[in-house]
Amino acid sequence: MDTSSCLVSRLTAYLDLTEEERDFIADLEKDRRHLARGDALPQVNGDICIGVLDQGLAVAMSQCGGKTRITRVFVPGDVVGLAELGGNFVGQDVRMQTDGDFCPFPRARIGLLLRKMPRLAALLLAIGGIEQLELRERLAAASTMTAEHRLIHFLLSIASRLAMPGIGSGSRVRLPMTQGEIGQVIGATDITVNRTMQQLVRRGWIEVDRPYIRLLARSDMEDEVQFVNRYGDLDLSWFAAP
Amino acid sequence: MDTSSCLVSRLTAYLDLTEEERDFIADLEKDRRHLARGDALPQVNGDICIGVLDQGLAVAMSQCGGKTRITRVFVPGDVVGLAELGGNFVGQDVRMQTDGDFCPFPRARIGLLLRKMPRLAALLLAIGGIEQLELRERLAAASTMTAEHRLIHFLLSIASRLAMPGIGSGSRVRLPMTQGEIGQVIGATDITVNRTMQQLVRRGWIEVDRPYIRLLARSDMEDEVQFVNRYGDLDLSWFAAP
DNA sequence: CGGTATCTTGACGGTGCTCAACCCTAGTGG
DNA sequence: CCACTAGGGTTGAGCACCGTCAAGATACCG
Repeated sequence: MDTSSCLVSRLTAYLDLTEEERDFIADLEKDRRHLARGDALPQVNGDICIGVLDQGLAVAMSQCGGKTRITRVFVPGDVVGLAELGGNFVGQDVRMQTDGDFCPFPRARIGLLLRKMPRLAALLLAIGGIEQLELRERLAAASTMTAEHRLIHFLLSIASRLAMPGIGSGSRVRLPMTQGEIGQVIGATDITVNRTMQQLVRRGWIEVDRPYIRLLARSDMEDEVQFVNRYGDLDLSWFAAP
Repeated sequence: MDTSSCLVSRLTAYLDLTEEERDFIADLEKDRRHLARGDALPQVNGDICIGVLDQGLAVAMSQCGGKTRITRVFVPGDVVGLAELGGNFVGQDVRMQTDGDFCPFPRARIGLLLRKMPRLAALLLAIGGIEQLELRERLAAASTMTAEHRLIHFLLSIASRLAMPGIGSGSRVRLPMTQGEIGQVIGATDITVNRTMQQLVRRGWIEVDRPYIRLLARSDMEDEVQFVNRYGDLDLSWFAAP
């Protein structure tokens, strides 16, 4: 599976893809572009920006009362812009957080997928649902939890998502974000992130070796914030065989 | 359109449904159950709970550090359980907030929809995307905004969503929730909700006549929190005709 | 070797949570 | 008709978390 894309390998974890389905995805990723840190994700002829992130990290940002907030972190294998599918408004500002590869495709391709590839459509719908659940959880976290809990939740979440496409095996996570950016994700200032991380280090729960972070007490952390990794296994039993 | 369901009338706002598509939805809503306030939404033979809310309000709750948080408010025409589609874990606890009608259906029906009704599948995917955008916005709001802004945001959001299926025309919104429950949605205590609402009343922005709330200065409120109603119009141009 | 971005540390103040009353309305039963 | 109860709304006092401001330390890059 050397030449295959992150998206293929992620979907394969859930479902044995047929030859035809693999080809379809390969076709989606035909237009591969290497982007540098800070680049905005490109659009294809005026359409909204939709595509597969295949390497690197990207973040979706929105301005909120003068402050920049990061509403989502995309990891390799994520489909960027799915949420904006039905909108004719400008989506949020999505930029590369690190150098990486992005494969944009026209929105109409999703239409084709829905007509020809019902199993892939089911996967898309199911993954979208999981993302929604995760967002709801972050939301519950955001307004009730302390900054410490939100940070723990973020670390667990990003770790489990990065583990999925095979990067960042185990507890060692490459996290190329400044403390300020982490703060923008969890809704805290760089200063609070700093102090909180130091507390976690002192407690022996994490180890920082920029840009790597090692989660030393994963189960303690999971207990603390009641974390569930929903990406673990998808149930597609309701959707019959090819 | 007297006998038609909320779901049909909502979808019709986006797309002219074919006879076949109407029939399919009617079939989804065949098993209609009247539920009382506080009832948990029923499952069908052990499956996860999925169905169409056709009348009344429902709320999804989760426990978060000993406190109950409301992660989502469902209005008539919403499909409950879409997010849990791919999970074999127990979903969140969803209960009726008021008396109302709920039409559960087996998960496999979504599989059928994906195979036979690509246009409906596109709508489902697009609506799911919008819901995700809305969640991201709430998330950005939750951790940065003050309680006042979060409350304003919630009021605008619920008003625009209730306006969609034709209930609660204009600025007068029926909101059968206690201040404590509103607090569980926006992440604040009943006390803070109380004080904040009084501020808004004094400022002349809202009028409270339980269980109704009248939004008197909608545009001021929208400016204040930079609210966008994303449900307004879906762009389905990327998906060709029937 | 400056210059910039990031991390670190301290002090101060505000938003909102907690606790603890009190009020008001509706529903119930005698 | 009235006492009783219960759920929700209203109001006040105190305190904690965390945001802001400010300054210093460290690292990276030309």
